[in-house]
Amino acid sequence: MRSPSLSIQPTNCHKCRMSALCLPLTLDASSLARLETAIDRRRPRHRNQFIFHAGDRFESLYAIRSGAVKSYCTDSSGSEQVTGFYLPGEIFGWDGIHSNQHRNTTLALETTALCEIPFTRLEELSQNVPKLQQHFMRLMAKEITADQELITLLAKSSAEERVASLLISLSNRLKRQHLSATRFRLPMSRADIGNYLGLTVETVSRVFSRFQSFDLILCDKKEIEIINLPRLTAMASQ
Amino acid sequence: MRSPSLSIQPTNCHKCRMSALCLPLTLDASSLARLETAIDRRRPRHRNQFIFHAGDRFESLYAIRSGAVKSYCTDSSGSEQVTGFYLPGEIFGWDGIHSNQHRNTTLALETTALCEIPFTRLEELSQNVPKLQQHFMRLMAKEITADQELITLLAKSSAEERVASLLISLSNRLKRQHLSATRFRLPMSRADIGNYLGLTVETVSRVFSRFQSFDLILCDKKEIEIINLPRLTAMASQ
DNA sequence: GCAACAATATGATTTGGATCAATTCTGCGT
DNA sequence: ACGCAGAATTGATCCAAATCATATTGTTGC
Repeated sequence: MRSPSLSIQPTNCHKCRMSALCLPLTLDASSLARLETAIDRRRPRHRNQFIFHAGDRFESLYAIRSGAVKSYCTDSSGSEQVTGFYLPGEIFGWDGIHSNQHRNTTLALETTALCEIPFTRLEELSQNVPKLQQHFMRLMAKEITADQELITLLAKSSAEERVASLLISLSNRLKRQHLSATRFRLPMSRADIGNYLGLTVETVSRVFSRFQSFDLILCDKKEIEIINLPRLTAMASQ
Repeated sequence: MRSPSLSIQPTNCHKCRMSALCLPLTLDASSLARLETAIDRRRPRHRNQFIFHAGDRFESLYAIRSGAVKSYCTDSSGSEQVTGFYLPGEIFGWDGIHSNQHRNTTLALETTALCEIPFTRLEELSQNVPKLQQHFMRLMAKEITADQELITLLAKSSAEERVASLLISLSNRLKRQHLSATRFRLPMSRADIGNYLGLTVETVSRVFSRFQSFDLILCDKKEIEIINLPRLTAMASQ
C-alpha cells in the first residue's frame, strides 16, 4: 500500500521544494541540468527499511524529500549508538567518504522518499562547477558543526536540557521547511531519543511527563505540541 | 626566547615529515609547487597563545608541524566545551567553513609550529587538482568520523572507558608519527581532559590513580607510560 | 475479538560521578 | 631561596539518572 502523496516525484531539482536546502541557490541552468542527470530518485523506503548498512561500500549521498531516517553505528560489543536523525531537505551519508565505506547504518523511521546522488559524479561535476564544490564543502562543515553541538550537549547538559534541545532542534528544522514549529509528530521512538541523547528510555519518558506538568509541551505519544516555546528554548540553550 | 629546534622550518612540503598526513601522497610536482606558494609558515605560537577566536572571520585551515593545540567553544552561559585536541600532522579550522566564521577558539597548549593554508587559495587549486579536492574532502570526512566517535563515547561510556579511549587515541596518533606509543607527555591539563570527556577534574584524577593501581599505566603528572596496552585498549573499545 | 508483543509510563532502589572541602605539589616571578 | 597562584590529588557527602520492577496502553496478526 503506497501513500498517494509519495507518488508525486518532481522530475527535476528546480521544481523540488527542498532545493533551497540541498542545492546551491546560485547554480545556473546548465550546471543544474548536469547535476540532475546524476541524481537517482529511488522508490520510497518503508518504515524500518535500510538505506545502507555499516560496512557497505560508499557510493552515494542521499537527500531526503519526505519522511525521516535515523543513522546509528554498532560498537564492538554490539550495542547501538544513534548518531543522527535526518529530516526532509537534509543530506546524509557523509560518514562513508573517509574510508570509502559507511560507518553507520541508516534506516527509514517512516515512509521516506530519497534522492540518491552518486558521489563520483558529484566530484566530477564539482571540478567544473566551483559553486557546487563550495556548497558541498559547506554542507559537510555543517555536519561537523552539528556534531560538535551534540558533543557539547552530551558532555555538559542535564537530561531536561538534552530533551529540550532535541525538541527545539526538530522545531527549527520543521520551521525551515515551512511546517509548524509547535505541532509535529516525532518520527522516532523514546528509545531512539534516549540512545541519541545518552539517556535511558525511562528518563526520556519522565522528562516528557515533567515537561507536560510544567506546561511546556502537550504530548500524546508521538504527537507533540510545544506550548511555551520561549521557555523550552531557554532550557535548550543552557 | 625561542626553542632552537623550532627555527628549523622546512622550505617546502615534500621535505616536511608531516606531508604524508596532511598532503595527498599522489600529488605531482607541479601541483605541489602551486600548493606550496599558498602556504604560510607562520612564526611559532607559545603556550596559551591563540590561533583564532570564535567569531573570527574564517580565512585559513591550519596544519600542525610540532606542538599541540586545543579547540573549544563557549556557550551562551559562558562555559567552555573542549571540542578537540590536535597533534602534529593534523589539520584544524574546519569549523569555520560553514558560516565563514569560526565557532571554536583555538590555542596552543605548548610551543607550536603551524602551516597556514588560505582556504580560498585551496578551493581554487582544488578546481584544477582533483586529487587535492578529494584529499580535503576525506580530511573533512575524517573529522566527522572522529566527532561521531566522541559522541558515542560521551553517550555511552563510563569515566574509565572515556579516559582509556583518550589515552589510546593519543597513543595511536603518536605512533602514526613514529613516536613512542607507550611513553609520552600529555600536552593538556586534567581540567582540559575532563572538559573534553564530560567529566570533572576530580574524576579524571581518580581514574588516573585507579589506572595506576591496576598497573595499566604509570604517570607522573603529565608524563604517561602505558604498561598494559592490550588491557587499556580493551577498556577503551568497550 | 483476543492473544502476544512492543512501546510507554511510573514507582522504588541503587550508584557513579558531581560537588564540596582540604591538602599537597609545582612552577614561576621577584 | 622565598612566597604565591594554579594544578593535581584525595576524602566525605550528595544527587541525578541508571537500574530494577510493574503496570498500562497500543499495535499486529490470527
